[in-house]
Amino acid sequence: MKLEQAIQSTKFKNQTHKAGLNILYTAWWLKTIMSKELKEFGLTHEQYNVLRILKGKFPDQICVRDVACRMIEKSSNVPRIVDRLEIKKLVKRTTSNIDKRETVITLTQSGLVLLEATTKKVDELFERSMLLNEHDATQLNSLLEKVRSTER
Amino acid sequence: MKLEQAIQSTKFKNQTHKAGLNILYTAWWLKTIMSKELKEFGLTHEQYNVLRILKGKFPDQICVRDVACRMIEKSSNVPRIVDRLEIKKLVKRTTSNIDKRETVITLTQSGLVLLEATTKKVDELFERSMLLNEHDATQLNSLLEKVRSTER
DNA sequence: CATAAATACATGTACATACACTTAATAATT
DNA sequence: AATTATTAAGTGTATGTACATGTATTTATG
Repeated sequence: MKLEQAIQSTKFKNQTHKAGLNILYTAWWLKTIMSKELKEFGLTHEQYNVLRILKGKFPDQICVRDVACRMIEKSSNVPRIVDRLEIKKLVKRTTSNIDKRETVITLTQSGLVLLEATTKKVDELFERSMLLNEHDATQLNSLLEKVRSTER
Repeated sequence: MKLEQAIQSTKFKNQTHKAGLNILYTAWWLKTIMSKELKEFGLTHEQYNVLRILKGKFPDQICVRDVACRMIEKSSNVPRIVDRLEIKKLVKRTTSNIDKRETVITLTQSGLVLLEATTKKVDELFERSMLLNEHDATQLNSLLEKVRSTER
């Protein structure tokens, strides 16, 4: 679906303005199809993101701050997301011995199992939903970096 | 900033997978800088979006359903966003005469004035933040449409 | 060494999303 | 025409964002 059709507007100041809206819309679209898949596993997009980050360090522990700075959405409230993962017994939370201010988090066995099943499905979803060849994808990545070139 | 740096990961399955994360991260970045600007005017991203849609039809009225289907994020809860705009007296809400199920919304005079000042600032922000030339922007738009080509 | 500054996490609040459900009004069907 | 189905908006709930504030712990400084 064309952006014009999706948001029922054709009034863009220029191609750059349109690209801004297009990025926002495409991100919403991506999140939506992912969330639909994740729902089957009782996970939200953000909970999945946290679990993936923990997996990246497994079986090492990782503190809340380090999870936060790896999140895609930097303003995520990690303690609260971890609350929900803890209730579902997918992660374990303990106070660090080295620095008692820190809370360190690890995947539980069931968290690991769930994550692996979920990741498989999500990866398959990506495969069949985003039909980009490697060349186009590389170019897209380079253009997105250019969009953010003013990032401080 | 490179994506790898932003989310402190270099493990992407392929360029397409990276593109997915890149779109999500870039959308978050865009929303963040926009929200910072909008805050000066006491508006959220979504409230601004609704006001823009109303402006597009001004001085005609537009019903909640029509606003909703023009939103970038389709799952937006428009009645609730309109609640907040109404409290701030930026919009007026009345029941339609033609179809009493419908609520029609219009910009108030102060809503119009605020929107015009805000739009000017937001457009300037886009100008100085997204340094893409028209050619790159056009290509980016075409690649994003390609990303969503499986959209039903 | 005692105090101030900084850090890590938790928590509170307003707003938003995602989605289910309710209610009122209109359209469709028998 | 009466009943049923559909539609539009509003409302409830769990979760998340964005941001401010609180609290305990560690680091820095006089």
